[in-house]
Amino acid sequence: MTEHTQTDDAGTTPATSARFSQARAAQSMAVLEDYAEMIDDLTAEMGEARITDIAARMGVTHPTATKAVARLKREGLANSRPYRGVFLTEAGAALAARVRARHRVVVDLLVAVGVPNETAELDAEGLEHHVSEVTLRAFEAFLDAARGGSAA
Amino acid sequence: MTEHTQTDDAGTTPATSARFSQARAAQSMAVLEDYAEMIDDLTAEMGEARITDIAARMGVTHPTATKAVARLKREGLANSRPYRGVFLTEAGAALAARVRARHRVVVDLLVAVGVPNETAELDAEGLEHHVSEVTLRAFEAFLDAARGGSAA
DNA sequence: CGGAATTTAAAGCCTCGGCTACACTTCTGT
DNA sequence: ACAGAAGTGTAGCCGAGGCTTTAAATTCCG
Repeated sequence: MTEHTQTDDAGTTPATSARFSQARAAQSMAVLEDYAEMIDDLTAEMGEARITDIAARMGVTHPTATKAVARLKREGLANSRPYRGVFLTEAGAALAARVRARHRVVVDLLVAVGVPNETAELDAEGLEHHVSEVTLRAFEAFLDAARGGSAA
Repeated sequence: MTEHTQTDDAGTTPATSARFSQARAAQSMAVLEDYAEMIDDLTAEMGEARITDIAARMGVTHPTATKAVARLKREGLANSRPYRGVFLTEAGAALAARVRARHRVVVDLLVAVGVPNETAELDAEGLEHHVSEVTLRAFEAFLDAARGGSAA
């Protein structure tokens, strides 16, 4: 059944390793995405995102959150003033919006196929970062069809 | 100390750190799962899993593969003799089997909701590690219903 | 205004998962 | 049988992402 290892030679790079590489890269982006979305949330809710709040919500310590924000800034996704909270750049806000939309779609899809709500929320947190554009659109189409086709 | 953010996580509170912690933990397990499955594949195909082959398939260098195997051994999932191949323990083989089965289900689910086959395979590689037991069973049930309900 | 509390930053340490470089063992071909 | 090739192991480095501790800065309140 498992036909994903068709190359038995020891030199070329089969599609196999490429897949793992891609998964690795996606995982590398995951944390940034989470932080961006979190900052967006906090900004919307409280007017600004403070390191302390970010850390609390992410379940990490302040220094860890600071480091993450530093990376965000390095990537041009956010900027911050000394004691004045963290703000997303245009790019960061766009990323957050994309992440949030994707998250919702993933949760909806999970629920649509019968996953309990809480589980869907929980799993989506890990899943969403690995959902490609193509898959995301497929999810949307499926949800659309399910709602429009048989719904009520 | 400051308990101001985790007052109610039942429904509307946007973020509970537990979710992220879980996602982080799952991610930590992902590599081990991939290696276990890979070793299982290689053992089945070639009689033994050699470091070089593992490395080649995973798309990493041998030292990296060696490190991963060391971790596998530490976790009681594999064992190896100095210049011999790597073998999975009972636990490791069980893990590999579980991972493979889950991969299959995830791919099938993706395809069932309209994701193109190749994309499904690609995305599943990243997704599968974050699919909880509950979600996995929901997937199976959905697939079962879809097959039983509309096909032979 | 001045001190306490809060918040941020900085430094040091850990694990994990990559890498290169180099050493050593095993295998193999002449 | 031995030398070289191939494979394996080890050491050391890096970046990411965690942590704790310590220090500094800011804000707030008496």
